Amino acid sequence: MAIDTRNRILDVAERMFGERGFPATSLRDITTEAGVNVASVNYHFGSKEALLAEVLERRLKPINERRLELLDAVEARAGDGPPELEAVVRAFLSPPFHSQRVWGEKGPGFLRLVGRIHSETNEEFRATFVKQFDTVFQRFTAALRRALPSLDDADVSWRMLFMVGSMAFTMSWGPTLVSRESGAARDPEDVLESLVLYAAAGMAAPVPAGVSVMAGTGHRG
Amino acid sequence: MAIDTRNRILDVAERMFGERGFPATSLRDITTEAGVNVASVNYHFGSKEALLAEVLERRLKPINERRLELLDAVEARAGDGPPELEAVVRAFLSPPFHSQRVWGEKGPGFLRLVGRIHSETNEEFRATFVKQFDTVFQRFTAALRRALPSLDDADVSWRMLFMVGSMAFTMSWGPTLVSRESGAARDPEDVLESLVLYAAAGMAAPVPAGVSVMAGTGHRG
DNA sequence: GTATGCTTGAAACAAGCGTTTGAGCACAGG
DNA sequence: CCTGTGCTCAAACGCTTGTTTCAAGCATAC
Repeated sequence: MAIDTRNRILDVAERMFGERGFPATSLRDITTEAGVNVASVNYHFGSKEALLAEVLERRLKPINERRLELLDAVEARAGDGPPELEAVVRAFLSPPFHSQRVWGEKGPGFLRLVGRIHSETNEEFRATFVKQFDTVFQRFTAALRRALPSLDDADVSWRMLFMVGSMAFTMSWGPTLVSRESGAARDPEDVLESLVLYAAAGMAAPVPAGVSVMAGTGHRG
Repeated sequence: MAIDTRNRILDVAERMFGERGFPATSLRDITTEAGVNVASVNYHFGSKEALLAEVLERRLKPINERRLELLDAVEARAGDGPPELEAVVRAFLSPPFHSQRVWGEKGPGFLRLVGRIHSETNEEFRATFVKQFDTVFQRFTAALRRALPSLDDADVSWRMLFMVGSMAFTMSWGPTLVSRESGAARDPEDVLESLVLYAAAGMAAPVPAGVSVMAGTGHRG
């Protein structure tokens, strides 16, 4: 069956790219484990890189759609007033945590891959990848600006970067470190909760006068 | 000159591993750009993986030493009382930002590499790598527990993970995103300041009752 | 029944990989 | 002068990589 072969390749590729990284995973590793022929990758996807793109899109699309759905609900609830900060943060962070297979027994799954895209692919691939986030990024930036009126654009952008970093790194290293520490929380739902609180508090941190460089008013002494 | 060859290899390897990743960088890429022979890598370092280890240690050792120095100063200043949270966070975050070449024109340099170790190397290599952080991790965990008495061990561990994630991700993606956004801050010193405030606020976030799983008291839902 | 179009199979392709080899160089001490 | 040591070099090693080729399989349509 054609669609069967396709999906088997996608599943195995997702797991292996996540575990070993994109360049370190060979097509033969994938096709052997998937029980299909090497040539089928190039037949169904065109190239190894195109396979990676499809692996990413398959998971990222529903995640980003869900993010926008949740944000819609938060903004509808807020009416004309500013949306609730923690709710906005949660709308952004929870979908990847709830995506299946993200936090399985074997490891963090495909989300580990996302944090690595930047370094393991060439620039033109990255450009098409980042495009998938454009809408999400713009919508959440706008919502956060309304929730945090004291911050300017640059502040919000940087803090979003910090938030995404916490998320990606947690997905990547969390399972490894958790197994080393005996007492740490294991339930991903609890980790998500901790992360939401952490990120919301960080987002709401005060802005010291003179540090923001937007206006070009001052420079640290 | 022997030591010259060694250093030239280390410099180029650091940059290329940082830019393209470890598996995606070939020894011939490195040696060609460094103007040395391919065999010299195996002569001076033993293997490609050993070269990576040396690249990392060369930068990480002074950074972690500096972190402990700064933490010593913070704790000395605090005397018997709890250390100041923001000062502890700053002691952890500032050394990599001040390390040379981290934030150069060409990109984030070697720190980008750190965030990738987990995915681009095998498990036994990671084990020796994580060991370099053992002391730092323990010292800062203890200091943060004193600064934040309402948090338990698990909370502190997770929030440290969040903090490290923000840092690593910022080092990795920051320069790329900064160049895309016209208005965002460019000065790494300002970014560090934003990050310190964000992380300190996140660290100090409240702990909701019932989420912490250490005591096993309750479960959400 | 034969033809058509989609999918698989084993095999081969050139290219690149990390590593090893052994000759050759420069310079030290005896 | 010879010898030993530290280093560099071009060349080759065996192996794996992503990709291509082309024959074979197999369903559906005429």
